[in-house]
Amino acid sequence: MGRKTRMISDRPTLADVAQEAGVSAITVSRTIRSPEIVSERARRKVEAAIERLGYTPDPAASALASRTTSTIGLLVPSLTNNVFADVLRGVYEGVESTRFFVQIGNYRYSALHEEGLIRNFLSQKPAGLIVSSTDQTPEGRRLLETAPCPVVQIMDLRDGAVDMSVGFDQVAAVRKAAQHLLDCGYRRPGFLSARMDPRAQRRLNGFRDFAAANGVLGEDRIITTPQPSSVGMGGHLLEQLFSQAPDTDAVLCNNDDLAVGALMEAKRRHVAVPEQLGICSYNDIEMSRHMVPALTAVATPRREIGQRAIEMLLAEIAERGSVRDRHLDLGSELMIRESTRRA
Amino acid sequence: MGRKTRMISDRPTLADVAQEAGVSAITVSRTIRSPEIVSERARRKVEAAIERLGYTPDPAASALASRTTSTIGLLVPSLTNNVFADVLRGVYEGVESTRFFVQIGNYRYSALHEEGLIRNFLSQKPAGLIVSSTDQTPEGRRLLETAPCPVVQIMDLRDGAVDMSVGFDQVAAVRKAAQHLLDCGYRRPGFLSARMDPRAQRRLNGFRDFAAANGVLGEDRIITTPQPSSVGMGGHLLEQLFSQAPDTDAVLCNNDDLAVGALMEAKRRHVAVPEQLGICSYNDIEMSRHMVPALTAVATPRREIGQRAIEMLLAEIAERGSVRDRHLDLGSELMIRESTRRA
DNA sequence: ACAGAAAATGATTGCGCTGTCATTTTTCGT
DNA sequence: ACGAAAAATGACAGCGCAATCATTTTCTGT
Repeated sequence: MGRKTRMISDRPTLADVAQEAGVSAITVSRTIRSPEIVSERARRKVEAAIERLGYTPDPAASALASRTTSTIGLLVPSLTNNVFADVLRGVYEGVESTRFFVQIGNYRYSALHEEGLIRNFLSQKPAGLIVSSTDQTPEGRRLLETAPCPVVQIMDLRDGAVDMSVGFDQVAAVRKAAQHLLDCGYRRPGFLSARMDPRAQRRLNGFRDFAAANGVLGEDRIITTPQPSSVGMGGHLLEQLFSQAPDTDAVLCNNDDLAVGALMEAKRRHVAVPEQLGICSYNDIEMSRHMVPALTAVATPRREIGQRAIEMLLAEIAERGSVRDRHLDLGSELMIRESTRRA
Repeated sequence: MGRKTRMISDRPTLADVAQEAGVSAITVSRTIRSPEIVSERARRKVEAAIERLGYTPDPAASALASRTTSTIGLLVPSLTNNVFADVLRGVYEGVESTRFFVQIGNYRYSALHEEGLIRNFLSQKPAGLIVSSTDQTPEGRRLLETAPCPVVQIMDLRDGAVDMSVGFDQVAAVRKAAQHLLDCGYRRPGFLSARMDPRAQRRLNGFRDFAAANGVLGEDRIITTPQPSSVGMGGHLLEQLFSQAPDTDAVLCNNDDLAVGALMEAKRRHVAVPEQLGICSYNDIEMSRHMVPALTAVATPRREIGQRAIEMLLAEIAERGSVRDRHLDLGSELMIRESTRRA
């Protein structure tokens, strides 16, 4: 329905502002998007008109006309997992005070769901995309490869990244933790892991290889479950570990929830930590260092990953191909605390 | 630039599908949006054409033409806070298998930032909006009141909700917890709170009123900080509490992070819980019940809030005015565990 | 003061879709 | 088998903005 007369309730448009300011619509558009190419005089008139009318641009119209948006898509496998909460914080800090805003997609550890989200996000013509793994479906990967916007893959660092990547060597991090247990004199280390997504699986494999190479591998000390990770699950897994391998003297947990749960279960069983059981955690979220005893952990650079990812993305959006180092290894750091410190 | 010949790389449009299927564009549009009003024959042709061309609708064009989107905005004050992670989960479960998708905005406990996000979200013509408080700025509130879409305010339950609301009585919940401490025989209860956003402030006030009414109020046992809540902060606050009121015999923590931190600090100080110090937590996230000793807590219905909020919103989007009970009180439940159970 | 370059501004058109209303086809009762 | 009602389909225009290219204004050096 073509409506010549504008109803009062309608939001003002560019044209309204233009008329109010006595300039053309395109000048208003330019005043908003690149004020530096508009004369001082026009800019002031337009800004005043925008103020008077309470004008807000319509992102849909802008997206349609320009074929792009100010949206940055961020795909994470979980919102409950504190690991990604930290990544998010890093990302948010980086978009702050830019014209971009972040849209989060939660694919709940389902690659298929992730593929759907990639398709959905791309249909919205985002300015850029951050994805939390390198484990896309083949079709998901193809979509990323042919995406018309820059893409950053975070967390892992693996061959054949689609465009850019920021992360650290997860296997090296696990190895570092396992080595530490050996250094502390533990000889029968176990491994606890939940969820068993591809990344968890790779870490487990890293542990297996390391343990085997050092002659301390015991398959009955490796306890996993496909269920989600939680503090309660950490307790259950430790329980299972002790029932099938009572001689276990240390345990490497695939994340902090499990480690805290294991610590509590040890306490309930009156198993002394670190004397009878060493506990080493992975990620090192805030709570771990405040446990009693404080948990030794491999700290992963989650927040920095978020920061660097958004940094690279924004640079690449500003000018395609401008980012030199397209693959950043941020490393990991072993935080030695009481839970493995035995006399 | 009008381009008559379509470049290969371009995404197919409705018109392309229409031509491929031998129908008009509007029929394709209808096949996608309301297949029931299209004939079996046409629908099949269109679906085949969509499949062949790999067509994906352009949401920007759709938004522009129809003046609405399938986006549901969800404003939360924090993504780190597990409380909102649970709410999110409830919401996500509800939009699953609908045509809607959730866009999250994080205003980091800043009402001003929240106002900006409300404005930004509204400019995108969302189908509905969920906001996590009743503490908007006056302008933020005005925006919500005049929003052209349904709005649900969650968590709190207060007079003068803008449109719909789901939550529980936070003050009643605090009172329940405080009453429990008295019932257990604790007579000098303290209160620990961080962040001190308006909601935390109201809970503190609730505690004050209750304690005063029961003759157990001690202002020096109320320890707060404007800094964010964390496990470490729980330890610090307890430390401060003991230094300025050593006779404190119980502590009500404004959330689980603080409670866990307080528990650990008590352990470090060799203060026996629950004998010398009772600890009661607020919210009851998963980890609390697995601590040693397990933490007594007022469980808040976070996930259910998310579920009910999205339920109401979707019903209201489907048909304005169709929701009967526009203000739901989901209550709270005291979970009594070891941290307050003394002989 | 003037030509030429640079800066500022504007007219036009189309992005891809859906609302509206008109037209065609099908269905149904008698 | 016929007309009326209902169902299905289509033509057209416009949503609000930005890309393009043309035009006007301002600035520069001599």
